[in-house]
Amino acid sequence: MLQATPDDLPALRSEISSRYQELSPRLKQVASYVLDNPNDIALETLAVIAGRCAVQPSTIVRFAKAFGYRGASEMQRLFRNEILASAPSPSYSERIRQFQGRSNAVDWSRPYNVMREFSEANIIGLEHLREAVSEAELDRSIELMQGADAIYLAGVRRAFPVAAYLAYSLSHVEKRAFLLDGVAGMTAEQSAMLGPRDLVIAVSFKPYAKETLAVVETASANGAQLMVITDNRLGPVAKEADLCFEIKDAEVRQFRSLTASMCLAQTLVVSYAYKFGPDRDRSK
Amino acid sequence: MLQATPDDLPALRSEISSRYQELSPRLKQVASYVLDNPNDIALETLAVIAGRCAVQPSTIVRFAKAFGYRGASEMQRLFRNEILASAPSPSYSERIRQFQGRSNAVDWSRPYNVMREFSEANIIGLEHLREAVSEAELDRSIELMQGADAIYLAGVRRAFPVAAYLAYSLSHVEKRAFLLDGVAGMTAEQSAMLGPRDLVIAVSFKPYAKETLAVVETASANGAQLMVITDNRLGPVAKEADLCFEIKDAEVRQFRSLTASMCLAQTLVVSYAYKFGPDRDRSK
DNA sequence: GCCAGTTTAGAACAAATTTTCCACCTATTT
DNA sequence: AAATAGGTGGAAAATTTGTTCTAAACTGGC
Repeated sequence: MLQATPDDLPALRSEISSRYQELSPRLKQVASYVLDNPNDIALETLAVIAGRCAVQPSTIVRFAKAFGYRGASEMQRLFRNEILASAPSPSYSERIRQFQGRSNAVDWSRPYNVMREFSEANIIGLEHLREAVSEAELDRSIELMQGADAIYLAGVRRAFPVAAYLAYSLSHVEKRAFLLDGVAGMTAEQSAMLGPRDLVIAVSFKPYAKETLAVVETASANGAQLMVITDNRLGPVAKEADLCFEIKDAEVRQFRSLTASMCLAQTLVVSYAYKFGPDRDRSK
Repeated sequence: MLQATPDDLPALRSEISSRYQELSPRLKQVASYVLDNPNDIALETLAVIAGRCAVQPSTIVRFAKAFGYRGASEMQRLFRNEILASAPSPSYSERIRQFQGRSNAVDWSRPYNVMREFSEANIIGLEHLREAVSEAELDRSIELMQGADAIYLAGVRRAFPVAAYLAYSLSHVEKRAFLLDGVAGMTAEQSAMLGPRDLVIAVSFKPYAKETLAVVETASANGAQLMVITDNRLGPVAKEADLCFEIKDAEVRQFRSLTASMCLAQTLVVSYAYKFGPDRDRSK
């Protein structure tokens, strides 16, 4: 046994993950329970844990030994220490004093706080999405998609993930979809072939990229249908659009997010798939 | 004994406080230790607790009995339950299941309903994200990013938008970032040049794409640092990872979303930018 | 300074939990 | 098809842990 036995919980977790494949079926069972329910391991007795993952107590011991411990108890100590370390157990008097309102000055040097802020902002953004997008617009968008021979996706920089997601998932519901990705500088050639039976979905946010703008103009000149996902109805890309979704994505201190746009994209694909897709419960 | 024996921790706390004065010296000693170190009571053995407050084990038992319990173990159960209740978060799967129950009654032929469902599911997913990602993992991820000469992003199919977003936005905070995009089938050549001073961030969800798996294996073989964003710690890509984020993205009727992963990506970039980026002069 | 009532320390005991062991099963190999 | 190796379930053994008990110490009143 070359590997030193893990002596803290993160180490054990990664050790379990990396050796998971080579474990026996019962040990795999224990492994995933251990990773998912650390608190149970810390607090409950072996018999209880064993019951919860439908295994004999001896199997837990075997599991612990497989990772180099002398017994299950020694492994449990790791989980207990983790709890002791994570909750600094403030004294009772302190705990009472803790009823102070949470300060709104968040310390951004702690990544965890950044994540809390973003998830919060994104939640608000998603709630807003429901009000900002009308049922009529959505219905129309599905019609447009359905009526098109093929759908071309345009979006660069920040908007690129949305366009890429649309291209990928539309293909997966068996809609002909092509990402105008600009590889080898072919965008002009690709968009020159757009016709009235094609739909272009352009995704563009401020500052509006000239590449996307060029596609929009070509599409419009050629009489192709044009759907736009943007952050401002009055922006340059929205002007020629047959249908325009105005999405105000979450923004925290100048960092704009994409969750609302992605959610809309998902909605478009799934709604299309449900109405016109090949079969209604297959997508990856 | 008129007073009913407290059956939750807050009740016990106030009971201890109010009867503190009438307790014997040794029991006072125990009382204050119990109030100040709830975690110890929950996790440690009676002998250890006794040692910590310089008392005999039997005294702890007498203390428990003084408050109406049948023994010290019964009192410990209160403290253990408190821990289980405060840090559960196994409820995600249950919430999702509840949500799906509601969701099945919805008429999916109306796109507007689809959007409502997705935004709702994504909100639940974002709430879960906060519980599922630990501060230590985030801190470590920023370290890894900071320590790398360059960051390479791997992710195809559904995971591609996340990888693309990371590549784009990392470049914008002036971190050398390259998307292993497989254009012209160069992925093998590109990843062969990875070295120990490089960081690979691989994004991969079930069913794990072999392209990403190949990058992961090459990176691992070459000694490059490896950070993984995936949906299962026990999946194939997580095995070799130096750091693994396990993200359970929202899923509605088999359509999986990306919002939580995107939110994490955003967090990584912004946290990095705040700590090490080009303009660190933001207030707060 | 001595006595009744309480409280306490420590050991003895009892219960519980963990660990070991062995027979049986399953899959793989020859 | 038989043999072997590894994995598994279950029960017995060993250990740890919780509880009880008793003698001793302490307290306050006389």
